[in-house]
Parts: sequence; structure tokens; C-alpha cells
Amino acid sequence: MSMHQPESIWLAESREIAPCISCKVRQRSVCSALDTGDLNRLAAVAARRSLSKGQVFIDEGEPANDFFSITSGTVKLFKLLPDGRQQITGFATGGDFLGLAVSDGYAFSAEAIGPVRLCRFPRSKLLMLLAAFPQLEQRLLQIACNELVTAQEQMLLLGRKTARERVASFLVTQPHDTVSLRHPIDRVALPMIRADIADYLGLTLETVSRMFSRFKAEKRIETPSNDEVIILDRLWLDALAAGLH
Amino acid sequence: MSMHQPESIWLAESREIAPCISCKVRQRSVCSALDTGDLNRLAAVAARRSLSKGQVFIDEGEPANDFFSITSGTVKLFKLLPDGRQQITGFATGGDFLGLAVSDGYAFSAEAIGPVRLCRFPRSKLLMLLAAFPQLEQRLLQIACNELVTAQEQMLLLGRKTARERVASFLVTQPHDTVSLRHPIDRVALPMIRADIADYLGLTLETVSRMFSRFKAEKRIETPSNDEVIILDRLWLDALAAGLH
DNA sequence: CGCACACTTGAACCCCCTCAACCCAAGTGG
DNA sequence: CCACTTGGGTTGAGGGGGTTCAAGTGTGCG
Repeated sequence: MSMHQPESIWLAESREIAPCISCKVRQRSVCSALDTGDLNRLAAVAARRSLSKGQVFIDEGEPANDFFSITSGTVKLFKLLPDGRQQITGFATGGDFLGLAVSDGYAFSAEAIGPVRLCRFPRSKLLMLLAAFPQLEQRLLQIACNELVTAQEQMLLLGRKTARERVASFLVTQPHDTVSLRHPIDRVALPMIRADIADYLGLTLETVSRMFSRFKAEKRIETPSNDEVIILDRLWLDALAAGLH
Repeated sequence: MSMHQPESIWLAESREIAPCISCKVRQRSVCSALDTGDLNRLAAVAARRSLSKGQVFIDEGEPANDFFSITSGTVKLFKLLPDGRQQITGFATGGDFLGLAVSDGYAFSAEAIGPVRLCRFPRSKLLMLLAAFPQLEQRLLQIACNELVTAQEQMLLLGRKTARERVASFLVTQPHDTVSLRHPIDRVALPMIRADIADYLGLTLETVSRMFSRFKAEKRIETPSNDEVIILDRLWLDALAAGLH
């Protein structure tokens, strides 16, 4: 199933002491549940790892032996049908936690879509910490609830929205930074390729491309490069995404 | 938004002491996390309630003041677009727990599709119990994980499966009881109407009806009545649901 | 009986998919 | 330096799966 041998990709792990102190995504991640002191207990069971584009590090169906916390980069989470049809259930970036699963095995596969850094936690060791730090379990429940809410929103998108509405929804929900306050520019980075956007939205890459072109022609967006979008009319896109118009 | 006044539907609640002892769905519900002794603490904050067909008891967006545990009957969980398009995100039956949500408010609405009995737990009181009984929190995390897994499976269905595959998936995942061991009959009850099945599968009711008719013509199923299906060829339906054929 | 509701079936349409050609930028290597 | 390749993206033409619209069946019930 996997394009990589199950063991080999974890060989080059590092275990520097207490790297969490300087971790940029600490506030957003699971780790925010612990204070600096207790964090060392968590760091002690974590193994840091770098992945490069295309590496699959979670295989759907495999025993869920590990949890993961992404520290940088973006990974796609996906499910496959036997004939190759793919559904991306989400993208995970810095601060996101992976591996919440029933004991049967991982419910999805995960692949780095670019350079990725992450922390790996052996399941057994994390479960022990969970017993010791109830606030950690609270945090996981919080995370699971948030994921449930976005999953339900995605079901609405996949089941009932048009292609146009799906692409608009995708654009307005992507994280964005507004540079310059005097002349605000609403910029969105797209680390994933069109095919991934399509597999996320239940469309084909051609349809995604066509919708991008239409939005450009209508002056709703601009695309300085393939992996970058300037949103010119967020209000209008928001309304379209919500099913109005 | 709601077709019912927010307060009125909770007027006729009962608070009999310790009804949990005889609760038929106790093993399957949240309550399985507590032993008979501790159960009284839970029962003390629960209010029992009966609902009839069509009653909406959770409104998307409203503050999530309560949790619910269904004891009998079936409810549909759904999200709406402004123009009336509906996506059913799931059906909840006896033993299911509702109300896991971020603080913003409920992420979906809930409506009884027939007579329903349920327990209502005020959010604040349940949160207090959560602190006292960590195994209750573990159980909620377990429940949330299971829901996440089914949500991801549903995204695959909505995003990538054909109408035929969707209806097959629906049929084989519905709870069924096999009566008679000598001549096993694989019977599925469908408490919901075709329109609800359609809104669950991201299709129209006509398409659902056509697929039912095709399966009947192909001798894969029989429909003794509108709300009852006999599965004649489960293996074949399983394969179709998995994306083979 | 007659009405409402659920379901079925047919015919026409359309949104999105499929297939194909083409563009463009970034390597790569002789 | 240019020829060639590769990966990602765009655009067009045609077809099809599912929707839309519409008519009709069956059934429970006041």
C-alpha cells in the first residue's frame, strides 16, 4: 500500500532535549495544555522528524501506533478507493494534531505535500501521559470537537454546494494574512496543487481551474503565481460560499 | 429559524429517580462509563423527554446549553443553506450522544423523524461531572473519535462515490438484524423517508428511488414496505459500496 | 370519499466530467 | 547556449450521470 517501507522513514529522527521551549506552534498545538514544566515529560516521549514532498507517513488501515504533531509544512489527509479515486479529508499544518483514531487503525493516510517537520509520539507512551495529565485529555477532546465541526461543514460542501460555491468556500476558509493596513491586501497561500484542491472539494482539477479563471475574469481574485491568491472581493466570495446569490 | 419556541418544548419533562437502572441503551451510551453507583450522579442532572415526529430540538448556531442522549427513536442531524438545501450529517438512534460542539454554538440542527425519547443534560452540570469522573471524559473522546471516523468515511462517499455506490454504502451500513438462522433473512429498517436518505447521500430523492428500483430489478434487495429492506446479496452490495465493480 | 404524503417512473436538460491539446516555468544535460 | 523533459496549469469540445420537472401510483386517515 505505502510507497515507503513501514520502518525506514523513521530512522533519521532526532531527540534533542526540550526543543519545545522554542517551538513556534506550541500555543496552537496539543502542547498548549501543558505548562513549561510538564512539557518536558511530553518532550521526553517525542521524536522530531523531517519529511520531504511526497512522503507518506500514515497509511490508512495500519495499526495506529503513533500520534503526530505538525510543527511546520503542510500534509494532506486522504482516503482512497481501490480504483484510485481520492478524497482529501483535510490539510494539516503547523500546530495540528494527527492520529485520533479508533483502535482498529488509522482512518486515513497522510502525505507531506512539501517539506514537513513533525513530532511523533508513540501511542502507548502518550496514553500514559494522558492518565497523568487530565488537561491533556481535555485538549484532545477540544481538538476532536473542532475537527468534527469542520468535518460537518465539509459534508455540507460536498453534498450540497455547487462547484462555484465549493471553490469560493475553499478560498475564504484558507488561512490568510492581510499585509499593509493602508492598502489592505488579502493574500492566501496555496501550498497544495490544483489536483489536491479538487480531491478536497470533490471536483476535478479542470473544474477547479475553470472556477479560478472565472473568479479572475470577474475581478474577485488575482493569482500572481500558482500557489498564491489575492482575494479582491472577500465579502462577495463569503456570500457565494454561504450559498447566497 | 426554529419551527418551535425555544423554551416550550422542554416543559413536559420528567425527573423520576434513577430511571437509568432499567435503561435499555445504557451499555451503548455515554453512561457505560459509569458504574451503577456513580450513575445516580448523572441521573440527578438528567431530564427525560419525549418528542414527536418533526420536532426540532437542536438549532444550528444556538448556544450549546445542553447535551443529549437518545434512548429510543431516530433523529436526523442536519445543516441548511439559506435557500433550503439540506445536508444530513448523520442519524442518531438509541445510545447516541449529541451536543459535542465548540462553545460558539451547535454545529447542526436535530429533528425527531418519529417518536423519540431522550435525556437532556444541562451543559454546565455535565461539565462539572466531567471534572469529577475522568472516565466520562475518556468516553466522550472515544465517542468523538468514532464520529470523526464515520464523518471521514462520509466525506469519501459524498466527494467521490457514484449514486449507485452511495445507496449501496447506505444500505450496508444501516443496522440490520438477521432473523432465522436456517434461512437467514438480512433485514434493514429505514425509519427515514427517501428525501432524508437523499439529503444524507447528497442526492435527490428521485435518484435514490431509481437506485432502489435498480437493485430490486437486479435481485440485490427486496422492499416489503417503504421503510423496510431485505438485503438479498450483501456481499455484492458491500463490494459496490467499497468502489469495486 | 377525498386529501395528504410518500414513492415511482419518464423525459428533457445541464452541470460537471472526460479527453485532448496546449502553455509555461524549471530543471537537466550535452 | 539550446534541446528536451517533466510537472503543473489552462482551455476547449463533447458526452453522461444526476437533476429537474412532471405525471402517476399507492396508501393511510380524517
